Amino acid sequence: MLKIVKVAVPIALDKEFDYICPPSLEVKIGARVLIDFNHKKRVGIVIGTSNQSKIFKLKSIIDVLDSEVLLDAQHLDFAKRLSEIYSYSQNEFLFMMIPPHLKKSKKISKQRKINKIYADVKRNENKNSSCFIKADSFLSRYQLWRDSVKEKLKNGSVLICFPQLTYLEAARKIIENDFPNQVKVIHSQEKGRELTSNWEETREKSLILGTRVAIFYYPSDLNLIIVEEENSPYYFQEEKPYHNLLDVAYSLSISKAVDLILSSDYPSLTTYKRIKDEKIQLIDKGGKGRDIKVIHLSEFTKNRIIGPILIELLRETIQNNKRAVVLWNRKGFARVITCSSCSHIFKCEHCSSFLQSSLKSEEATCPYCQKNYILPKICTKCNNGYLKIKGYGIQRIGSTLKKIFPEVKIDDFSEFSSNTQIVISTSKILSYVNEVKKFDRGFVLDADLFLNHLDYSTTFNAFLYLRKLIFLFQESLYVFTRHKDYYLFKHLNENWRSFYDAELQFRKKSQFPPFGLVAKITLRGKNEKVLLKRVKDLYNRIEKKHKEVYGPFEEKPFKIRDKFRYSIIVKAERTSQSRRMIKEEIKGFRTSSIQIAVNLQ
DNA sequence: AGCACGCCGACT
DNA sequence: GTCGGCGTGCTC
Repeated sequence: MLKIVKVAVPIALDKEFDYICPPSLEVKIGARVLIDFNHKKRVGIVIGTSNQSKIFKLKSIIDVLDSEVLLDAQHLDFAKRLSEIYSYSQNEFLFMMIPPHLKKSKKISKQRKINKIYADVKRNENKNSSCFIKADSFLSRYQLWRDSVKEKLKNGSVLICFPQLTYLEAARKIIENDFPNQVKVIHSQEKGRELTSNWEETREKSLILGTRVAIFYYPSDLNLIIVEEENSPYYFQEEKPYHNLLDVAYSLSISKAVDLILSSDYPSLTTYKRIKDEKIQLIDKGGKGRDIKVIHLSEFTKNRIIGPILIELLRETIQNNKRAVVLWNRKGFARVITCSSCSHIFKCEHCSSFLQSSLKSEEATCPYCQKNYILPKICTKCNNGYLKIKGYGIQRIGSTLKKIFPEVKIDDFSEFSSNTQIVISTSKILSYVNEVKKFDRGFVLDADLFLNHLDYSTTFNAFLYLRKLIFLFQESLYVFTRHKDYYLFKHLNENWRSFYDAELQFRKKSQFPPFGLVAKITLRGKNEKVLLKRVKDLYNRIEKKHKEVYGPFEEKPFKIRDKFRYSIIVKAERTSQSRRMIKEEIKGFRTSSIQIAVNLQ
């Protein structure tokens, strides 16, 4: 009797391919095989066996690459489950679970007995428990979950996720004190071979610290998942395959019946809803937090970023020998370079973006493709006007403040020192919380940039941003706004749950996540006309069956590296049918000149 | 996804 | 003429 194996190949197809396994070879489900696929040698993963096939002309496997399995049956099942949540195939998720290095036909150095552990895991029919630990600092949260780590490590592995590598490294020093020689790290900036050897070392009884990617590399004996700073925007992958670590971790904890600890200063909105639905237990050890001072800008000062109130507050801060941070979330010097005579705006050749000047005014850069340009002295369009700049980046804020306070030491965040009196920074300052000595006062100049009604999540993000910022300052945080009555500012200094309840109410009323499902489908291509026709076709196709479709919209920026981008947005019920519908509609819509991506939220 | 094949419009 | 960009179909 013939032995047939079903092989997953790393392509965006929900389909497996049958191959003959010659009697001389022995292969297990979850091991890699070398196959001839479409006249090319490729690495596949065996996901099933059979003794018959519907296909007549079957090829044989060239070689078996692993004598023990890399992924167990639960891994295969979880990849399948993810393919139902997101618009990507089981195959694509399976190949995210093994280090990229193993997609090449390298045989694995050490063989591990994952099968034996798997037998134990399968027996585990316990219900898992999930909790959210709310406390102000990493250290206080760590003390609350440290004992769980110790306990769960006795008979399995523990995975702790961090939003960024800098955060992970800072936490590692603390954790290593309590768990000497036990900590292993997995992150995406590691090179191929290193990642593979770390991956191999974390297959059993490991304490794994990882960034976003590590969730896919979980071992078979995983016993506890911890997501540190669970509300961080870094947990959302902004490119294909779009996913959110929080969703993945939550699904994994259920699928594998392991405990989940979410840990942060404030919960994400999805987590808060689960707390209210009693799916997640809330452990609230957070302090009230100091009040944020909201300063209303009058009509008179409206168009000035650096107005009299700010100047007066800064003057007072310096006089009292205190240190301040001025926060403005735009990089570079100026935002726009324009001609004084014909108002021509200088744009990148390959992107539909304005060029940004650095401090050296004869040079400019495209913020998207990083191409450098040497600017002419006189406008090349009208041969008449000279060039001038508009808009503020942090460098220009800094240079303006230096003119007002010539005797004060003012620096960019990238180069400040201990005697800097005023630091100008973007929100990036939050990534370095653990390294920064605290400042006295903070001034947020651009809070209104967050209050964009087109994007349903900006208000919530602004809340998290401001509440996080206050931990950096000994004394006070000032926020300048033109919309003091906006609900964000009304709830900013009350009990945190009052803002969360208001936000949930808004999301429920408009059926935004975490209530409804929002899908953004983006098409990319070099030919603008063909692309537009294509995106309109897709719009009509979905619109026929489904009423809530919006677009097509030009993405901002419209063109990057010579490729144009259009999006359509579908709002639907938060059900698996909706997810399936979207997946079905875009199926086969890809062509060789137009790429398609789906972002489900 | 990547690749071969075949169509069609631009242009030395 | 023919070169290259783009749609179509296929992969066990």
